[in-house]
Amino acid sequence: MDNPLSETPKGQLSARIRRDIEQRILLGEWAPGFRIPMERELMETYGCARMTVNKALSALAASGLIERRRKAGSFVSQPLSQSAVIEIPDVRAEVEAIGQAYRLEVISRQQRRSTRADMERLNVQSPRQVLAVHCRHFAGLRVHAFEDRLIDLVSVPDAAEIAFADEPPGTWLRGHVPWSEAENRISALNADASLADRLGVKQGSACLQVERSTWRGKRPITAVRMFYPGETYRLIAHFSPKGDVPRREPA
Amino acid sequence: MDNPLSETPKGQLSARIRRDIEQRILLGEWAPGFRIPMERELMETYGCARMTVNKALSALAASGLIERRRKAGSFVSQPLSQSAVIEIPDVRAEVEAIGQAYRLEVISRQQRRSTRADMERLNVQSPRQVLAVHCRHFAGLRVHAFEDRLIDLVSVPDAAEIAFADEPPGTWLRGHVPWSEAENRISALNADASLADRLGVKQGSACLQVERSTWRGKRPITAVRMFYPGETYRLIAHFSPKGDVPRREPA
DNA sequence: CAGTGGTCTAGACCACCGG
DNA sequence: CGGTGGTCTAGACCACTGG
Repeated sequence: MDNPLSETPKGQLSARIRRDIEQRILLGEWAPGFRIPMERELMETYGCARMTVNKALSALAASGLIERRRKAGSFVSQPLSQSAVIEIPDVRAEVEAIGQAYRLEVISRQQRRSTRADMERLNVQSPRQVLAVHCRHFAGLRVHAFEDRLIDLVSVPDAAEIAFADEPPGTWLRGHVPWSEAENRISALNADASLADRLGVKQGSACLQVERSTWRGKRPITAVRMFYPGETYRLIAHFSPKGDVPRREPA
Repeated sequence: MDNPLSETPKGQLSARIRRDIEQRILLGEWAPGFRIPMERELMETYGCARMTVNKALSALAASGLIERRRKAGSFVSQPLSQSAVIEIPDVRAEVEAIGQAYRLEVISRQQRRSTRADMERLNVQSPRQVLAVHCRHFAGLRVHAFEDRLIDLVSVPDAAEIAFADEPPGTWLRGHVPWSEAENRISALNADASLADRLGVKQGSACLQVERSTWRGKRPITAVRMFYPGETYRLIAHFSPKGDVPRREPA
């Protein structure tokens, strides 16, 4: 059968088309940069009207998974895209936005079989190879953040080859791995001796901790703990109800 | 002219219809609970096809501003709705979700002409009447959060009559005032003597501070500072790229 | 300049659910 | 049961832009 949709239709046609294409992208069949068949082809593939295909593709474009250009066609996004700039800030951009020179210092980088603690952080049951990276992000001479990251090498095998000498792990991941879900957990804590030393602050001073887990479908990609000196750092999120993108009024 | 859209069309028709309806709601012409004209009426009002109206209304429903029910019609949402439960948590629900008894204690409540500091917090230029509320949220016997809130009585005149004896200000506002934009600023700080006393923690212990400003259009509604004991509180946000609502896979 | 997406139309059928 | 929204169709014209 030509039609790649499941034989027992459930739900809206446009939603099923969307899921079908989404799966091809998330499972890697259609890699970043791949040119998606155009609407007039897909409408034959799925045997439906062009508006129906358009609805599916428009939704995918709105969610950032694909990018569309007239005349050129529709392309699978490079994972970086503009996705969720608010929720997952780029550390380097963050530092440079405040006019400071960015510098990355990798403290340690270790590939290992996951410990019990690692598996808990990644929320997985089975042992696997993981990459643990500790690094510091500098804004000028000041420490902007300390990062404690764990990468699932099953989901991201390419990471094993990356030294992260120049590009921060978070930036590299955003540029190479598409993600579908993430979770931030934010808390405050008093810096212990070790953390105080790493951040260059006094022991006991308040720090902001952002723990973030990222998944592609059900597979974990990475779990990271970012520590910021609390006095200076502010996590800012601008938003509208139900995830609306704030719209600018035409002048 | 019957057509309520601006005479010089700019942008997509469906988007202009959406903005037109959105304005009626945000400016209060169509109050919460109001039944919006049905699609077949609106399509005559705006002189366009039903699909075009449907696109506008679907977008409004997706953003939570209206609710739609077959046979019944489309209604302006009660502001509470499900809007942005992640970004603007309800304190009482938060406490009860962890199985604790919720209690609200209003420390002070003062209506006054805005001070210079008030105007800065609300980000307005002109003086106005404001309501300043300090209160504590208890989870059982423990202080869950200390709240320092400022309400713009120009935008929310009804608030002047509310004692907040039982319902927290944030909950009341969510249930009575529609908002279109908000911003969270998150940081960590060491509790000074005053804050430590209010939160029932040791002086110097790390606390999480969430500053939030809320607007309806360009008018400020409220500015609030919430302080949480950092060791226990965690602000959790689950999200997908570009504001997608996380979808559940059909089993 | 022609291929592609963006949008709209006029109509249709259906599912749902309130009266 | 019938009114309402939900969705899809088959087609059209247009705007943009890449080749």
